[in-house]
Amino acid sequence: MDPTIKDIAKISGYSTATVSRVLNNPEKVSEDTRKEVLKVIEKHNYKPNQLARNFSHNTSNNIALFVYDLMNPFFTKLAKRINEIALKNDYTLMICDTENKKQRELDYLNYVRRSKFAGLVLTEGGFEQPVSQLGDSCPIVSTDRKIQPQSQAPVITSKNRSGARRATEYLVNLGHERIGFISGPDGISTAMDRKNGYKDIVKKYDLPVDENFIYTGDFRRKSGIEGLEYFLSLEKTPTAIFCSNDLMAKGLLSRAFSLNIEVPEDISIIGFDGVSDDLYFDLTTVKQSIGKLAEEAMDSLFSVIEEKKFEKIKKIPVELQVGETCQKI
Amino acid sequence: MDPTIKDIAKISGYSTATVSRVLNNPEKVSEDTRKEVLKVIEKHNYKPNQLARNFSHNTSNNIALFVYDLMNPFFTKLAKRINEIALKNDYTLMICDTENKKQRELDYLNYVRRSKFAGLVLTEGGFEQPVSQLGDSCPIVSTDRKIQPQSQAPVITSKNRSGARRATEYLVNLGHERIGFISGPDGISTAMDRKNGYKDIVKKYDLPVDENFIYTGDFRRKSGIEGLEYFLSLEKTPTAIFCSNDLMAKGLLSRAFSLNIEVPEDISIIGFDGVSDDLYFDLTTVKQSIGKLAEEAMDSLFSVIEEKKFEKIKKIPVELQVGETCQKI
DNA sequence: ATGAAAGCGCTAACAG
DNA sequence: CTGTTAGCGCTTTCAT
Repeated sequence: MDPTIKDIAKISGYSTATVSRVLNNPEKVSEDTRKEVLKVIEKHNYKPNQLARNFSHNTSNNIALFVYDLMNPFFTKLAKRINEIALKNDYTLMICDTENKKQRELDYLNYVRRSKFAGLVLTEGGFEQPVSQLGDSCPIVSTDRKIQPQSQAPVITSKNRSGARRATEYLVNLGHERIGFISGPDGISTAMDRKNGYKDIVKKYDLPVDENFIYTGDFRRKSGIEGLEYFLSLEKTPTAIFCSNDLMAKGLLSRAFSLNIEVPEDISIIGFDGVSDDLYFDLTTVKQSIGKLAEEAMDSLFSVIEEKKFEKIKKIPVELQVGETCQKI
Repeated sequence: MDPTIKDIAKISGYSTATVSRVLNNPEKVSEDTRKEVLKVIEKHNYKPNQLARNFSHNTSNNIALFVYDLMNPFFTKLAKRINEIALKNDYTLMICDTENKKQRELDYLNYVRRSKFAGLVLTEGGFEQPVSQLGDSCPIVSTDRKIQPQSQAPVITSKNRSGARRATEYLVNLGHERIGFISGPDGISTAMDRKNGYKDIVKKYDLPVDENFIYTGDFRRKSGIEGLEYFLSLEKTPTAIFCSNDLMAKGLLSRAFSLNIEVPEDISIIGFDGVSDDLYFDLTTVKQSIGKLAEEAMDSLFSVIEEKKFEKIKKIPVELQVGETCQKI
């Protein structure tokens, strides 16, 4: 049986309050006492019961991260980075993989509430209302997901729209005019932002494309495959395709490969995210700084937790990473 | 402020004990009472405080999963599947990404202990002793990781050795003799098992290879790249390479691609895991059943938690998945 | 079937 | 600087 604080108190001859102070406010205890108590703690390998601590404080030291697909390397990387930061700050991270299931999300939100999580990091996802159910019972920060406007939670987001503009314009500068776009799902703000960035450039240069040049996918690999097939079925096929995330670009590339379509000779491809280091050739893509995103998000979250002030919205720059999947036309 | 059980008791006119029973042992409460209490609970949107509950029980409903690299899709998939099972059984999962850092592992173990986790699922990892530090304070099940022999914890593992034999023999049957092997790190039992399976076949057919045909990697992508480069530097290069996991196979394939080495025309490649669905061509590989692994692991864990009996060791079959990266010679 | 009350381990307000 | 003590919200034993 693990020793409790009472045991340590009894053995060391001090009160539980003193033992507690040794652990939490060592400066309030005399040097000698501290040493004595610590010796007893060591000797009996005493570890404070975290459950009791949490209960006593009525908050846990847990932070939740909501993602809708942990298999997406963007989220995996984000999770890893956020976990690191959480640990460094004596928090612990629970990854809540909603798998885009509303019930799952609700269950998790409930759990976060009932377990008095210290904080919650949202990422883009399909559902809006559920979060509001949390009320203000838990500090929230949102990365990429625009939550309801009246919410006071800070939002950290990459410059999706300007990144998409940059990518599209890059293709234009290479001489492309018939540029296809594979979008993420409607209703997800990053998807919309990127689509709008694309449209901005279409308009700016008055490109000869219409709505048929936009294929709406779901940010998964398979959408890239289907997207390519769709574009190939058009009468006038595009000379370049901008995939609004890397996963779809990967799907598309693999399909192109199996169809013996050469990239970039036959068609130029550009992605978004910058998480695909496992490709056979360098994907040209718009790279998000996941590290920066994570840091700023956690920074903001800690500010909310500690009730310090914070910026309502932070935009993280993105950068065009030129690979080998686009060429002049 | 969230209502507590006391509030509900007061409002409904019953005692806290009754309210508690309504929630936890409804059968011990009369129908009428139950309905009344439930109505009050509904009305005030009462959610039992999980921290108090945990504290009262002196266990949390958390299960920990230790992995050393969440970016490895094998672990990501395993984590997803285990998470699902945990949730279905009213547990919650915390993924502990040790990143192969000893201190990280120690910290997590400590946390698991202090927080009275309901259970712990281990996967292969570099360190042995740390776990023992837990003592018997928490039910453990191990997938793939052989923990110290005196441990009573159940071990769930794929048939690594016979899978590796199968793969190697497959290459032999295709006419290959100079078969290279890229191993995982020494000290990891799955890596050793696979290596031994390879060696079994080398011996069985008396293949003309020596220790130089074994390159020791670390299960990461980069090892595959380096492995290929190593083998190409040999005087007599192999006609086939068996990579002991898919990630390394992917690395190798991408390097081959950029070196204009044709697979399988120039060299046959086979992997292990069966998690690479995002390749440009089908990797021939030994497929582990991650679903089965997860299910059996959780099954065993629940048995330990509930102090039911369990099998000490379960071996999960693997299956050769023939793709397009091997050919007759 | 229901209630009273003790107790889980720790923290923190208060007193000295 | 240190001790006493009251609670945190829920579960559970023991009465009734």
